Amino acid sequence: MTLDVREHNLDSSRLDILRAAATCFMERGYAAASIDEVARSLGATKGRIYHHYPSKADLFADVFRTGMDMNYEAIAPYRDLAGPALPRWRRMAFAHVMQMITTRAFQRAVWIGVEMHLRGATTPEQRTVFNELIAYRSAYGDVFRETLRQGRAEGVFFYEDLSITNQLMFMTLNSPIFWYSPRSGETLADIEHLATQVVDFAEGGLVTRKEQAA
Amino acid sequence: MTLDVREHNLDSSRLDILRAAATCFMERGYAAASIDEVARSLGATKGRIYHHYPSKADLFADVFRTGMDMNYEAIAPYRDLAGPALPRWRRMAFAHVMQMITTRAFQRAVWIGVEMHLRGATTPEQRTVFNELIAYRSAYGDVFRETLRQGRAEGVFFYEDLSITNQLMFMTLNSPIFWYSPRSGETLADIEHLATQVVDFAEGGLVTRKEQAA
DNA sequence: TGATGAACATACTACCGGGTATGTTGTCAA
DNA sequence: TTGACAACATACCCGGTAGTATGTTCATCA
Repeated sequence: MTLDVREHNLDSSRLDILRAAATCFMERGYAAASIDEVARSLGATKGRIYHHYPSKADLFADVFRTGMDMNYEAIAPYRDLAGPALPRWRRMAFAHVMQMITTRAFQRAVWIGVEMHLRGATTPEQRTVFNELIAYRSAYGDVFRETLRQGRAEGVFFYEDLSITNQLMFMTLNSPIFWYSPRSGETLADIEHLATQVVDFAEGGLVTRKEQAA
Repeated sequence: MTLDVREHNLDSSRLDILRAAATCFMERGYAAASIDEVARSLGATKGRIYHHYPSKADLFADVFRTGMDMNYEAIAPYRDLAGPALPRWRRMAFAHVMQMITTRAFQRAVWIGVEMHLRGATTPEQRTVFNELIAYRSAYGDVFRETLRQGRAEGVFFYEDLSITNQLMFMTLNSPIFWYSPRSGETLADIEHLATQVVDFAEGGLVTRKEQAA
């Protein structure tokens, strides 16, 4: 319950549990996913999971945290690029979408976590851990948010409300976690092509000058 | 279990149940929402709900269906407008977004239902009812889809893959069901202003010509 | 080599929630 | 007036699941 954001000891057994848990949470949702099922998918039993995690909520939190770690890592090469906002945004957005596709299960869990937080579907004990996670994810959103702000200042992005626009942009970039499903014989190029279409759509939403008239 | 899509007898008692159920499903999700809680929020008990619905799944199905009914009704005045695709699309999209905001609980339930179907989180008995509902919602999506196709033929919309674009567009238009929350003192004009920003973003995603080069 | 603890499995408890069976009350028609 | 039925409430059953308590195995180290 007091796992620090930065200190994971990701031995391979824990990693296996995390992957299995992410998949279960993705397929069933938080409430419907059972610890027994996660264990079964590993060919193990509850004992293994409760040996590593004190509760279901803590397991879920670790999946969430790991998913966010992956996202930070994905945009790390681009977030501090100097220069105009648009090319930096494109690189970050593309990396983000690729992450959504390639680590879908974890990203879905992140989504579920955010939803639970927004709905207040957390017990007081979970609140502390959850608030930390939400802040972690919030800071990630702010990286994009700042780029949006810069882009507007440069006159390449057009929008009224920064918060709403950031929401809309993330909705688009995150959307593959819902509708993407891997096809047999799919190459990396295929996935990148997909991601490009997603980024293009989002970019269009940002760069288009809107008329003032109703 | 064999409620026809078109034949509702929406007496007021059932309507109250539907509204309460929609709210609970929105706040907790399908699995975590309990019949007891729905009843409690009505100042009643399970007996009332099971008198009207044979199962939780059937109750949920009716919420889903009612939500979709509202959507069809919302775009009805515009869907058969003659003329260019863009203005028709804007009217439909705006009406759709307004629906997402004003009937949020029902629309959230629809989303949950679609998600459950995509994940295959349905028992064989539910399948029949669910397939019908998904088809109902699919036909609704096709109304927009057809407009997107026409818009591309007219040279005002630019995109590669119709299915993906339709997904991205709906993701944007539906997004208020996640991040919108009513503010005190909010007027209809405020909500319409919000909806306009959402539609603008989506329109930008559709009308922007994308470069061929990688 | 014996002891210790990590890494699990097994067995069990407590509780919650879907569903059912049955009781109760008001209404309306004959 | 009564009886029949709709519209619930009450009481109960039962399967599933989070969490716990305890047993077991294996490696490591003094």
